[in-house]
Amino acid sequence: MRQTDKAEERGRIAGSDKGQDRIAQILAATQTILIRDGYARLSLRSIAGECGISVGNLNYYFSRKSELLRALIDAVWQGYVEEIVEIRRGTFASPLAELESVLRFIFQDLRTRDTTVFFPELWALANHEDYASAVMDRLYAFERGVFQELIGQVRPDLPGDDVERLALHLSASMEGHTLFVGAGKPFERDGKVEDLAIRTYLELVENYAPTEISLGI
Amino acid sequence: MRQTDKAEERGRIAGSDKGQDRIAQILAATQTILIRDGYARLSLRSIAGECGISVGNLNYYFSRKSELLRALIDAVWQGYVEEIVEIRRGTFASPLAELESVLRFIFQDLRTRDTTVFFPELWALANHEDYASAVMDRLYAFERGVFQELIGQVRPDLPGDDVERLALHLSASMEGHTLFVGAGKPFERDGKVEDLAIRTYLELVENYAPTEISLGI
DNA sequence: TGAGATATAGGACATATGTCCTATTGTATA
DNA sequence: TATACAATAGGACATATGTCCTATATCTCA
Repeated sequence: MRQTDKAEERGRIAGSDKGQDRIAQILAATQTILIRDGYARLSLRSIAGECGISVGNLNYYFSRKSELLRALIDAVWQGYVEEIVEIRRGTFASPLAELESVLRFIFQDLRTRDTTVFFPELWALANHEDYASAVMDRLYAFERGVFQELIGQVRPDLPGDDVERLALHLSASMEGHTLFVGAGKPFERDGKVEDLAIRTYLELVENYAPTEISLGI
Repeated sequence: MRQTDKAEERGRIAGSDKGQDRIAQILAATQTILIRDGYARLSLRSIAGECGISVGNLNYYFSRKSELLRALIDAVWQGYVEEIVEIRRGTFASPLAELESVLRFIFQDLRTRDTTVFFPELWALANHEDYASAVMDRLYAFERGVFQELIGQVRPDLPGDDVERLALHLSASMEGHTLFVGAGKPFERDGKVEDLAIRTYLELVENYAPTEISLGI
């Protein structure tokens, strides 16, 4: 095997179960600190401290901080995709009902404290870190793909361009709510904003008129 | 005068025009670095270098990095508010037309490179910096206030709660598009996403039914 | 049980950073 | 012009950080 030939490319080793657990613990600790204290306070020492291990040991698993970041981003993206795939395993009365379920899941997710705080950090990271940017792109491309598939089923009459645009709008609009209805925000209230948003999305998908109808301007 | 009695509260001094110019230059440089290199690389030395001054001199105007951040955030928030106020100085055929103008301005703004990159940084900052959080709250409260006023004029029949919810939804939904249609994103294309979004918002405001009408679930 | 792989600790080191202090230059006004 | 204030440079300093190295400890399995 000799995974360690090139120290630079070695990354995590994790030969044993113990190592795998450590890696999971390190990633969880990294996420905890990122959410609790922010990127500015995310140091190898703070991560090691959160895990109760030494910096040297942390360095054994992730020889570069950037590797750790990558692994964390990968884990988040994988988890997100898996959850949506899981949702879609259910049976639904109609494509529209399935779309609503997916939308509700995403809304529910972005109201958790983890997502409310973590995703803005990722967006900022993606501004200047190529890897974060690439993964965010992939994540939202996946989300849009799901929307496109379902919108296409609800509206087989629509041209592909319109379906794509609708999917992008839904994705963007949903994501924006992270900043306002997330955990700790004063607008969670009774979930009526969520209802309003999702109702609007579903009606848009059902009634969207493909041609550019003048608004009477 | 003796503004310098308490060094801790002194902050910027800016007695003369020269000082005011310097402060403006420092804030611009800070914003430039934040946008170009990200928060992680925003140091007093990098800012001083961007301005072509010494760290000691920078320290003369802002004795704490946090003060500098505050001043920058204040400047951004003021600029944003002033621009919207300016837009509303125009004359409009109807409240709906005015709403459309404001929405189009915001959309146009979030497609500039500055906003596309800078605002996600601010959102992340607001996660862990109280002052950034407070200013963001104020900024979006102002935006919602404008929306509420205009929506109330378009739809005098709606209860206040519904107007508030609509305004929040519009604000959140618009903001989310920053991540997707902003500068450098592959979705700017022909501005059709913007048209779709704004058309959707306007139709929502016009046709929103206050009571919870079942979707036939 | 013993050898080889895995895991862990502790510290060294160069570098970066925020803050502070002092000395010097520039400027406006009395 | 003299004087007080404003602006600037340069460096000191303690601390924090990423990375690297070496010495042990722990585990696995032949």
